[in-house]
Amino acid sequence: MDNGEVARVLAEIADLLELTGGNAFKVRAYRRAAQVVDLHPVPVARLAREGGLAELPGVGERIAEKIAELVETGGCREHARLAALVPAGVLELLRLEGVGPKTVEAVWHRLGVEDVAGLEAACRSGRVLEVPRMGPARAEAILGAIGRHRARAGRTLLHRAIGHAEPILERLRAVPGVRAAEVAGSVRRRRETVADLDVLVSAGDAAPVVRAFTGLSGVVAVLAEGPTKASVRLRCGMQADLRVLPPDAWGAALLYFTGSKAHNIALRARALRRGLKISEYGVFDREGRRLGGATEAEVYRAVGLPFIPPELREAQGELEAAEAGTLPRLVEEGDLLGDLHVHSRASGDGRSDLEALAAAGRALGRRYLAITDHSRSRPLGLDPQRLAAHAGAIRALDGRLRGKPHLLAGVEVDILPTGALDLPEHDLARLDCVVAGVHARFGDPAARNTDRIVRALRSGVVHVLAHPTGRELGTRDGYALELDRLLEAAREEGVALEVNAMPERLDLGAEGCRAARAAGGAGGDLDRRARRRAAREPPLRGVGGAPGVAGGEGRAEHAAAAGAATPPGAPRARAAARARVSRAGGGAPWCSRTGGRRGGCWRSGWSGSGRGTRWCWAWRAAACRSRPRWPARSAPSWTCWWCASWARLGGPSTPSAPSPRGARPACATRRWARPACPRRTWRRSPSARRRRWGGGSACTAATGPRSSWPAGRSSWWTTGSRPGPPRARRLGRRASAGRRGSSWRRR
DNA sequence: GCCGTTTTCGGCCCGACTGTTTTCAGTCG
Ligand SMILES: Nc1nc2c(ncn2[C@H]2C[C@H](O)[C@@H](COP(=O)(O)OP(=O)(O)OP(=O)(O)O)O2)c(=O)[nH]1
Ligand SMILES: [Mg+2]
Ligand SMILES: [Mg+2]
Ligand SMILES: [Zn+2]
Repeated sequence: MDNGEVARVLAEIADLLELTGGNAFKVRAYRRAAQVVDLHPVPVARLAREGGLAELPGVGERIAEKIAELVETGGCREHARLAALVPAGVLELLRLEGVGPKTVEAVWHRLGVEDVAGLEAACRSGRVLEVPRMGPARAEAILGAIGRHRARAGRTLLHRAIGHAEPILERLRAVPGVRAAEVAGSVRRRRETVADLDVLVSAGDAAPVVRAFTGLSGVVAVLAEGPTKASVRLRCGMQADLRVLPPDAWGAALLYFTGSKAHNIALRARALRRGLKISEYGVFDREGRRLGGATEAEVYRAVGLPFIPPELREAQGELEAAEAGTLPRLVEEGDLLGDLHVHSRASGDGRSDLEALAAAGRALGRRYLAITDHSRSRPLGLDPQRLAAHAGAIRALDGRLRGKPHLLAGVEVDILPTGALDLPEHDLARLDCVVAGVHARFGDPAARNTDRIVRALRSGVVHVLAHPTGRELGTRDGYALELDRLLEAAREEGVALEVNAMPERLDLGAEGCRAARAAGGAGGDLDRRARRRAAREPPLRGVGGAPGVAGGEGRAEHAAAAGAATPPGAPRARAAARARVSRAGGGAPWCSRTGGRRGGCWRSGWSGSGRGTRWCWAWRAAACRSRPRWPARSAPSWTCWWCASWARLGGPSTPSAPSPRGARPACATRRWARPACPRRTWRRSPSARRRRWGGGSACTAATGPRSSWPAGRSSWWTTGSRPGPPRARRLGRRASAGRRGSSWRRR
C-alpha cells in the first residue's frame, strides 16, 4: 500500500467518523494525518517497518497503529467497522459543494437518501424541504452542485492555473485604489495541481474591487459576494476566490490566503500558546492591540520564527525546522544554469530548430543546453546514422555560438522493456549528454520495472535518468517502482535524476526530490558541482557520486508555447457581465431585477450579518410583493416568497400535485397569514450582537480563557461602529457598515 | 486523536458569507 492509498483510507475514516457523530477534533486529527502521509516523501510502509511512524507530525500512537495495520494487511478494522455503518453513496454526498456533514446526516437519516441520485430525486420532488433549515434556494444550489459533481472538473495543472490568473490580476490591478494583487493559495505554494484560484487584493476600499471581480469577462456565475470577498466560477471551469484586505494587513493577509490550511492552523496555535492571536488582519496581543502584519516576515517574527517560503508551508515539519533553524535553502529559478533535456525538430517532440532553441535558452539565461532528441524506437526517433549527423550539426552550431549558450550533443535514449538501451553503447559514448528514459510498456510489476531501469543505469553510458517515475499529471500514475532500489543504483552509478519541467510531468516532483535527498543526500552537492563546472567547463564530465537532480525538458519549448497562447479577450463592461451572470443563474436569488445596489438592505439599510444583502429578511418579502418578480400564476391567492421561490425551482405548482409542500396554491401549506411579511418590530439584543461578532461559531473568543475581546466590546455597540477584529472595522465600515450603524441607532 | 515555552488533561484557528427563521448554524476560505 503506498502513501496515497493509506492517506485515502485515513481521510475516509475521518469522513465516516464525521457522519457517525464522532468527535470533531478526532475527525480533524485523521484528516491531518491523511495529508501528512500523502505528502510524505518516504513510504509509510518503510516507516512502519523501521518504527519511524511516530515521527510524522500529527501521527500518534493510535493512528500509527492503523497505518501499520494498513500496510501489513491492506485493511483496517476500524475503517471496516465504520464503513459498515455508512453506505458508500452517502460518503459521496460529502463531495458536493455546499453540502457538508450536517446536511448529509440530515438527508440520510430523515429522508433515507443513500446516494447522489437519491438526493437529486429528493430535491426535485421537494422532499428535501422536510429537512430543517432546508429551503428552495438550498435545494436549487444542491441540484447545481450535483450537476457540477457529475461534470467533475478536477484539479488544474499549475501552469494552466497561472495562465488563467494573470488576466484577472491585471484587471484588478487596474482598479483605482488597488495597491497590490497576487494569486495566493496552492498556486503560490506551487503545488503541482490546484483546485481554484485564490486572489488577494490590497486596497483601502474593497467594494470596487469586489465589483470588478464579479464583473470580470470570464465569470459565468457569482457563487458568493460580500463586502470583503467573493467567489465566482470562470468560463474555464475553475472557481476563483477573491479576498480584499487593507494595505497594512498585507503580510498577514498573504500568509492567511497562501495557507496551507494546516500551516495556518499550526501557526495560529503557536501564537495562541504565546498569548497572541493571528488572523488575516494581523497579529494581536491579549488586549487586542495590533502588533504587526505588514509583511509575512513580521508575522513569523512575532511568533519567533524566520520567514518560511510558501513552497514549504504544508505543515510537514517546516515549523519545527524553522524553529530549529534548519530550513533548507530552496533551489531557485536563478540557480538554474542549464537544461539537459531539450527536443528539436529532429525528433517528434520538438517544434524548433537548433538556432531557435539556442536563442530561447539564451533569452532565459541558460549557460548550456543539451539537445536530446528521441532514439529510433520512438516515432521519428534517431537511428545511429541520423544521430551522428545531428550531433555534428549541434557541435557545429555550438562552435559558432561561442558559449552563448554551450550546446551539448545528446540524446534521449529509450530504455527498452528488457532494460537494454535503444542505441549501441559505442554510439552513446561519443555524446556529451545521454539522457535515458522509459517511454513504453508501463504495466509491468514494480520489481520488473526497477530491474529494467537499474540495468540501463548500470550501462555506464547514461548521465541522466529522464522523468524517473513516468507519471503524467491528470492522465496516468507513474509505473510501479521500487524507488529505494532505483535511488541506490543511481547513487552508485553517479546518474543524475531529472527534474523534468514539462508541466504535465514535473518528474521527479517535490516528494521524489525529497526522497532522493533522503536516500543519497547529494542534491546540494550537485548544485555546487554544477555551479563550479559551469563556471569553467561544459557540464557533465566527471559527474559522479550521488543521485542529484538535473533540470530538464520543456523549458525552452514551453517558452515558445506560452508565447503562442492566445491572450484572453479584454474584460467587457461590468453591466454586460452582470447581465450574463444573471442569465447564467448566478448571484443572489432575490430581486436581482431591481438593480445593483449593494451594501445593506435597500430599504432599511440593515445588513444583518454584514453581507451585502439587498433586502433584510423583513423587507425583502414585502419588496418583492410590491414588485412582483414572478407573474402571479393562475393562483388566486397570494404567494409567499417561500412558495414563489419554490415555483422557480420547477417544482409542482398546481393544487393537484403530490408534493408534500408548496403544492397547493399560495401559503395555505405554510400557514403564513396574508400580511405575513411583517415589518420587523423586534430588536436584536446587544448581547446577541456581541456573541455574533466574537468570531467563529464556537465562539471561543467569547467564552474561552483566551478571550480578551469582550473587554472593549460593549463600546462597539454603543458607538454604533462595527464590532469585530480591529482591522475589520475600517474596511467593513467603508464597505457597508455606515448605513448599518445608523439604522441600528434609529431603532 | 494529538499534543505541551502555562498544561500529560483539557484544550484544539479565526473569520466571511448564505439561507432561514424570528434569532444562527452550516459551510467554506
Ligand atoms: N486559517 C484558515 N485558513 C484557511 C482555511 N481554509 C483555507 N484557508 C486559507 C489557506 C488556503 O491556502 C487558502 C485558500 O484556500 P483553498 O481552499 O483554495 O486551498 P488551497 O489553495 O490551499 O488548495 P486548493 O488547491 O485550492 O485545494 O485559504 C481554514 O480552515 N483556516
Ligand atoms: Mg486554492
Ligand atoms: Mg480557494
Ligand atoms: Zn522522455
